[in-house]
This record gives sequence, structure tokens and C-alpha cells, in this order.
Amino acid sequence: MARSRNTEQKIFDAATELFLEKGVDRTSVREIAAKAGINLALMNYYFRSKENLFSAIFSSLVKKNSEELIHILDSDLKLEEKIRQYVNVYIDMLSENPLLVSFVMAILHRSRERITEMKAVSSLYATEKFTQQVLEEGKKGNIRRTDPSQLFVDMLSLIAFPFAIKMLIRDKNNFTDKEFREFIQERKKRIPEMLIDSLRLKS
Amino acid sequence: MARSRNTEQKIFDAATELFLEKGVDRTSVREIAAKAGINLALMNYYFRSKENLFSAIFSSLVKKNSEELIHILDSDLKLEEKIRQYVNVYIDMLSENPLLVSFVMAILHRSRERITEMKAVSSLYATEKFTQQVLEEGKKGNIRRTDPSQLFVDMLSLIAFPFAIKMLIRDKNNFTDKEFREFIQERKKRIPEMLIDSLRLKS
DNA sequence: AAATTGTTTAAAACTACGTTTAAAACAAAA
DNA sequence: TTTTGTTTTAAACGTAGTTTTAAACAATTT
Repeated sequence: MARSRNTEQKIFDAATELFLEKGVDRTSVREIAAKAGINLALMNYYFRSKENLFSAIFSSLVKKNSEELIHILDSDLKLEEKIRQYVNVYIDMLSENPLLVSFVMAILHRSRERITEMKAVSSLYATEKFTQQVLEEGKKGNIRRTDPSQLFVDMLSLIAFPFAIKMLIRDKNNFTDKEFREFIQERKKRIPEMLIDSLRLKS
Repeated sequence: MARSRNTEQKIFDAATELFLEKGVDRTSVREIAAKAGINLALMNYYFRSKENLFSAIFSSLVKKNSEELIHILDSDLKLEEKIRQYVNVYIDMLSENPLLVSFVMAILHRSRERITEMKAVSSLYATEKFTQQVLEEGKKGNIRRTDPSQLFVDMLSLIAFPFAIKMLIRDKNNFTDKEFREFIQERKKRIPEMLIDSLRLKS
């Protein structure tokens, strides 16, 4: 008899929501079981431990949310357009799941020393193709010579960080949720402009 | 008889180190007591609870590290020079305590809903003087008209985020600790250039 | 010197959590 | 009907955060 995908999924979904909302360490397995409407022992039947369940969820979240981004970085678009698309898609994705950034960053801190082991994390960073493209356009003189790492870190920072300090921004500007979303939407124009400006050749 | 400041400080220091290193929720009070070389009950004698101790540490850290920054924002420097100084001082500060960003962001997530209550957090954001200055320079036509909030978020993001993803950057570029520090130092030039560029009037 | 006051220790208790186990009940498939 | 996979109930284990109690200790005050 096939094991009920339904139950495993219910645990997975309940845990995902709680982990994002409260953080892994502030979520108890009893809480997950309650939210999933299942028995505590079933947690151990499907996932051997909380840490196991967390790993599965983390990998799944990162994979689900990075595939499209990697695809853009690896595409044949010219650099300017690539940056525009990347920023747009990334911001849309984070807008739909605003807790993702905090979650991932908490994990980066939690697992600081064993990051190399976490394969999923790898896909959060620039691809080889992107790096090469920036170097080549620099050599050709199409853009200013730029360290691809610096450029990519700039881009990531400008996209992701505001979500991590969402509450600070909301609070200080007295933003409603809607106003915060508009603030973020504004950045879809602003960020590519800044980045592309920084790449332009100066007279 | 005055209570021994020494013991209270030992608890405070041990807890600070552990909280930054492992995160609040992964640090036990028994661990803190052990590291401080004191009895478990003394934790309760000086700070009523772990959460209390954490609050004290958080406030102290934020206050200690934000005073100089606020002073710069509130100074009478012209905007360009103000940005340069802010970026420089901030990066130097975070370089000396690279775990600060992760720590503060973990707290921002942990205390998402009760952020308004945390007075310390307030000082992490732009001041009224800075906001006014950006608006006025825009009106005068000295710089492009700019949303001060967006500008400040850009600045914060470019400064702080790289520290939060330090391990990712190190790993992906095969940086040693020294090389990462150089990577960050490079940003002291790069970030003000970008920001000031984005403020320049276009022909 | 004795009493007072503030500090520290040792020991234990309470509740909650992550984990694991045991035994039984249940349901679909062979 | 037996087998196999799923689910429940119940309990146990060690550890954690917290709190309490009682005693010991040290400096100050009387």
C-alpha cells in the first residue's frame, strides 16, 4: 500500500508555514502536528527528526524559488535586459513570499559553518555564465570594467534586504501593507537603473 | 553592599558572545552560566529571565553601534560627504563585528509584530534631518528629486546585506577571511559612488 | 564582635520540548 | 485471510528555561 502522500504533505505544509512565520527554533514538533491535524508519532514516521523535516523544507523552498532566477542568469539576454528581468522576477517572487528572505538568512546564520554541505544554498548565488558575461562586456568596452562579484552582491542586496527589514521600513514611514508593496514595486524600476548606470562608461 | 558589577558583566559578556555566535534560541542559560563561570541561579538573580537578558543585550548592542551613525546623519555635512562618511563608518563598524547584521535581522524576524515596542530598533533607520536634506537638495535642483526612503534603503542594503550572506560570498568566490575583508573594503569606494551617481542630474 | 545586608552556591522541582519506543488499531492489497 | 503500510494512543527519556528553597559566604554597619 502506498503511504498516504496526503499526510506527509500536510506535515510538510504545516511545518513550512510555521517555520517561515516563527522560525525553526521557535516552532515545536507538537505545534506542527497540531496544525497538520495529525499525531505526534507520525512526524517520526515520515521524517525521522525535526532537523530532517527542516532540511527537506529548506531545500524545497530554495529550489522552487531559484530555478527561474538561474534560468535568467544563464540565458542569452544582453546584460542590461538580463538585470532588468532578474530584478523584476526576483522582486515579484519575494513579494509573494515576503518571509523568505528572513528565513533563508536565519538559516545562513544557523548553518554558517556547514554551508558548503548545503547544496541548495549554492543556487542562490551568481552563475558562471553571468560572471563571464560581465567580464567579457568589460573587455569589449561595452560597459565599465566591473568585478562581477561586486555587481551581483549589489543586485542581491538591493533586491532582498528591504524584505528583511520590512517592519522597520513600514514602521518608520507609517506604511500600510499596500504602501509597502508600492514601495517595493517602485524598486523594480529603481534598482536596474542604478545598476545599469553604474556599468555605463563615463566620459 | 553593592552587588558585584563583575558578575553581572560576566553574564552579560558571555551571553552576548553566545547570542551573536549561535543565536538566542540555540543558546541555553546553562551554557551562558558555564561560559561566565557562575552558578545557574545567578542568572535569575541579576536578570529575571533569559528574555530579559536578551533585551538588555540587544538594546546595548544597537545603542552602542548606532550613536555614531545617527550623529553623522544629523550633522551639517553636505549630502555627498555625509553619504561617504556614513558608508565608511558603518562598514568599519560591521567589519569589526561581522555577526551583528545576522543577529539584528534574526531579532527583526523574531519580534516582527512587536517592533514598535522596541525603542532601540528605531535608531537603525534614517533620521528626520537626513530625510529633509534629501528633499531640500532635490527642490533646489542640486540633486535629482529622490525619495529619501528609497535612497536610505539602498544605502542600508548595500552596506549591510553582504555581511548577512558572508558565508555565501566566501564560499562561491573561494575567499579567505582576508579576501572577504578586502572585498568589503572595496565597497567603501563602490557604494558611495553608486549612490551619488544615482543622485546626479541627468542631461 | 555581632547583626545586617547583599551576593553566591547547591539542589531540586516544574513545565515544555525533541525524540523514541511499544502496542494496538486500522485500511487497503495480495 | 494474511500481509503490508499507515495511524493512533500512550508513555518514556534527556534536556531546556524557569523558579524556588535553604544554606553559605563576604563585606558593612551597628
